[in-house]
Order: sequence, then structure tokens, then C-alpha cells
Amino acid sequence: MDSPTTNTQIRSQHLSLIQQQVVDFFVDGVRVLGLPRSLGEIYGLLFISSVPLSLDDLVQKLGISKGSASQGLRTLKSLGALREAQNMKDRRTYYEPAIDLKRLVGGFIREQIRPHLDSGKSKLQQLKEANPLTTDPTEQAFLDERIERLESWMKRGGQLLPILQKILGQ
Amino acid sequence: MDSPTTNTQIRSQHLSLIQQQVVDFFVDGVRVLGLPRSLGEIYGLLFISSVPLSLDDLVQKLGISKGSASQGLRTLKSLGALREAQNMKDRRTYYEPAIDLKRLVGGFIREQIRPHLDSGKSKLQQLKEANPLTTDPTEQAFLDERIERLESWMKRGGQLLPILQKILGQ
DNA sequence: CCCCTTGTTCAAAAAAACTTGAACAATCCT
DNA sequence: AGGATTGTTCAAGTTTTTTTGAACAAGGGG
Repeated sequence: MDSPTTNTQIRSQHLSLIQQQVVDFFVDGVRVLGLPRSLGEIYGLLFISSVPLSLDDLVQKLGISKGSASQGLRTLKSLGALREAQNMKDRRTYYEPAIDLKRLVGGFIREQIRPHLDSGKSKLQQLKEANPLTTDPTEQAFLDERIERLESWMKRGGQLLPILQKILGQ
Repeated sequence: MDSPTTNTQIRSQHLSLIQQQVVDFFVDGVRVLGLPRSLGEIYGLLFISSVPLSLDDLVQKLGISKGSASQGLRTLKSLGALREAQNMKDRRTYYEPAIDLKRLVGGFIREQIRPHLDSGKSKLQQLKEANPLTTDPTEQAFLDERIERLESWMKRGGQLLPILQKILGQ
């Protein structure tokens, strides 16, 4: 609910201007999607790094806590937004961003949208079952009409997702 | 970032079961869209009311404050999600929900998505201008490639919106 | 005019969301 | 095994967002 000009204060001295700008860009981006800023910071920095980064790299360069970095990485993993790069020298895990839109959009839909759509559908189902039949006929007709409209909205939402993926996925 | 099973406690004794369920449904719905719950409550109650409601009706039935109702109505107006019904008897304003998806989706895109897309595009522009040319050639090529990718994402986002509206609008 | 009703504003309170950091687990290395 | 390194967990702290409510504007109507 805040404006897109809301600003982003810098929490780290360790980033170049370009890195800082890209991180900001993604911080805004994830905010639109309703995800916490740390996800945007992490993904943004990975996105603009030519080499994979470890958890510690993220902590140091972004100035965030280990806890945040760990949880952020976990969420990004679950969204399919990262790859683990194979660790050569040391036993740390290094991360690279997934950069194909299809994968990113797919993960977001799977993790963030589908569950809500599904829970919506089940609520709607309950709602239909609870619809009482006790009001007067005009009111009843009104309720039925509105509930039907909700169903049609949900159905359309369901149809939309595959189309979305198709359009955005290459 | 919370699960779809997060629950919604009832703040009002004045709603029928079906009304309560529809309100809940929309509370969840607006949450997905990143809007405050009061918007969902207000829109939900209007949606399932066969007669237009006034600000005071909303305050009483939903058990929310006048301030919340007033601001919620304002935001819903700006989203094109309401109509003001013409007040016959008294001088209150009565509200009805806009129920065609095209209008709702259009308003949401106009008010919530476009501004972010635009601000993203301008950030990206700045970013291109700031791109330093001071790093080594390999790194430079990498940065250019990534920035180009961001541009292509934004472009695709821009193309998507009209398609979305087309699909959802009837 | 003055009062009463309706609605808006915005600072402060409350709630929700996110981040931190210290304790803990897991695993590697000698 | 013991110590060191890497990563996870989660209660408590912080920040952000939302809601409240009291003061205020607007506009009848008597």
C-alpha cells in the first residue's frame, strides 16, 4: 500500500554503485510480489554477481544477519530462484540465481499463488454448502447469483495461470 | 509470506454466517494482492449485500472504526471497485460493489501495478546510465548482459498487462 | 445563524511482518 | 574424539503497516 518511491536505505558499504542499484531494483520488485526485502537483496546481489556467492558473502556484502540470509536462501530455493553451484575449494555452498523467467514465474505461481487459489476454492465450496435456504426467495436468488459469480472468478483465475506461464516462459 | 490457512478472527456479531464467510473470502483475497484487510472486509460485505450500504452500515456491521471505513472506501473508489448509489431518502452516501472483473482488474493494474512497473523502468534507466565502464571487459560484458535481461523482463511485463486485462475482462 | 448529521484527517496505538543473534545441530578435518 | 567451520532455528527485538478515535470540515435544515 505504499508508493513506489518509498526509499530503500543503504545498509552496506560493501557494494558498488551498480550492485546497490540492482539490489534496490529487486527490493522494489519483491515488495510488489509481497515478499520480504531480504529476498530482494539476496536475489539482486546474486543476479549481478558474475561469481556464485556463499551465505557469508551475502551476510558481509549486504550487511544482513546470518539468520536472514539463511531463511532468505531457503525461500528463494523453494521458489526455484537459485541454483547451488558446485563448491570446489571449500565446503561452503555457493549460490547462483536462476535467471530464466519461466522458472521464476513457475516457482512463484506454485508457491505463492496456487495455494491461495486452492484455499479460495475450498472456502467457496464450504460457502456453497453453508448457503442456508432460509432467506426469502429474492434474497436467495441474489445470494446464489453472487456465489456463482465468485465461482466464475475462481475458475477464470485457474485458467489464467497456465496462460501466464506460457506467455512469460519464453 | 504467511500461509493461506492463517486465520481471520471474527470482529463482529452482526453478520450472518454467509456474510461472514464471504467477508473472510475477500479478506484472504485482498491479502494476496497486498491490500489491507479492511478493504477485503468492506468489499466483501458490499459484495454479498443486496442493498447498497452506507459508511455507518459498514462501521456497525463489520465492527471497524469510522476512520478505517472512510479510508477503505476511498481506496476502493480509486480502484474503481465501487459505485455510489444515488441516495434517495437521507443524505448519506450508499455504496455498491463494482462486480465486473474487467473493471476490477483494470483498476488494480492501473493503481497498483503500473506505478511499480514505471518506477522499475526508470530505475533501470538510471542504472544503465550509471553503468561505469570501469571494470574489466569480461565483467563488463557480464553486467551488460544482465542489464539487458532486466530490460527484457520489464518489456515483457509491460506487454503482459493488456493481455491480462483481455483475458480477465469477459 | 446554530446545531446536527455525515464524512475526513492524522497522530498515536495496535497489530503484523521481518530481522536479529545466540544457541544449537551437522559435518568435516586432524 | 576434539575443535573448527558452516548453516539452521526460533524467541525476542525492531520496523513497517494498519487501525483507531478524537478533532475537525462541510453542509444541510430548522
